[in-house]
Amino acid sequence: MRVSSKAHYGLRMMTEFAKAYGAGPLSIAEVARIEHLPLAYLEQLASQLRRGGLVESTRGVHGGYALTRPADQISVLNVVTVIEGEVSPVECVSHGYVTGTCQREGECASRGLWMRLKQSIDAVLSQTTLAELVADQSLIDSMAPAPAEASR
Amino acid sequence: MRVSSKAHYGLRMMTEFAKAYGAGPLSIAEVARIEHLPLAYLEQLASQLRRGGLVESTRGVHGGYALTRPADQISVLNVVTVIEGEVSPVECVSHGYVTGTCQREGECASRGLWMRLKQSIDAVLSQTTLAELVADQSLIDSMAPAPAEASR
DNA sequence: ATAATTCTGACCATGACAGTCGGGATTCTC
DNA sequence: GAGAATCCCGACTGTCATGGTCAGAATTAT
Repeated sequence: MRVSSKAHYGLRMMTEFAKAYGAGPLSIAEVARIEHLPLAYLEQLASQLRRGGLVESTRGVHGGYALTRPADQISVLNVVTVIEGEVSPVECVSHGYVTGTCQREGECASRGLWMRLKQSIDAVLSQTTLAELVADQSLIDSMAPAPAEASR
Repeated sequence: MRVSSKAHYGLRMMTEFAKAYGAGPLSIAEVARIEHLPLAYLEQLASQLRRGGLVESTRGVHGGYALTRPADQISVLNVVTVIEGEVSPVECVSHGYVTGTCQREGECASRGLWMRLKQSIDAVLSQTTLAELVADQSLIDSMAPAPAEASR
């Protein structure tokens, strides 16, 4: 029951795009520098995010990526779904599940449990938007500008 | 974000033990027959469940496994944890996490999110007990004893 | 032209997952 | 005591996802 670091990286990248929203595209080279993540890997993730419709790209010298819509309209669930696929604890509760694929379907007592679990996860992830993550970050930054002298 | 079928198998095995609770040990051969799961694989899982303290074993001819406590005192979270380890979307919110391991800790805005997610998952899984799963199953069975002639 | 960028596909190493196998230890039954 | 049923354990294996790297092509600003 864990989120891949792939998705985690993707989310970090998206928060950088969110911070830069409105100020032109942000290159993944910048993201890699700020977040200390491998550039070549981010390239792949950025492509996925673009194909998923969350960002749009500009090529060439001052190119980069930018969110396709404001940060408060992109949830963490959106990001995770694009990168990891649908959140689903077991196959039989996922969206594209074909009824009858699992022959134990009729007598399966745990399916209700898994559906509750999925709903619960979806709820948490869809309630949080990139805008909130950015806001939280700013708050943290303003509270502790210099970690070594916290009580200043 | 998914539960391994390993954990799923483990849970199915545990519900069988729950059904047999109080009537002597149940062999994994029986479990394999009832649930249509590979016997050799179940052996491994059963060992893990025993080491995790959820079941106790009896060797020899009429041996098998039995829950160490009543089914209403074993949650799904107990089972999943024993088999998959602690439920934790990212390392930095797990129980044994050593403060400072993640150098981005201070400035990490998403940690709060992951903690909420973990709590949400834990809540769902710990609220459901094996006893409830068994009860749900009985309900299902009583409603549809013969699928081909449902209205009898 | 050249430098900065995105875009794409191929490649790779590692580990988890799902499962098998062989054989040993224990205990009941006859 | 022999045999059968059962748990116990470690080793092995094939497949797949993860977490990357790399080389080069396409595009665009300067």
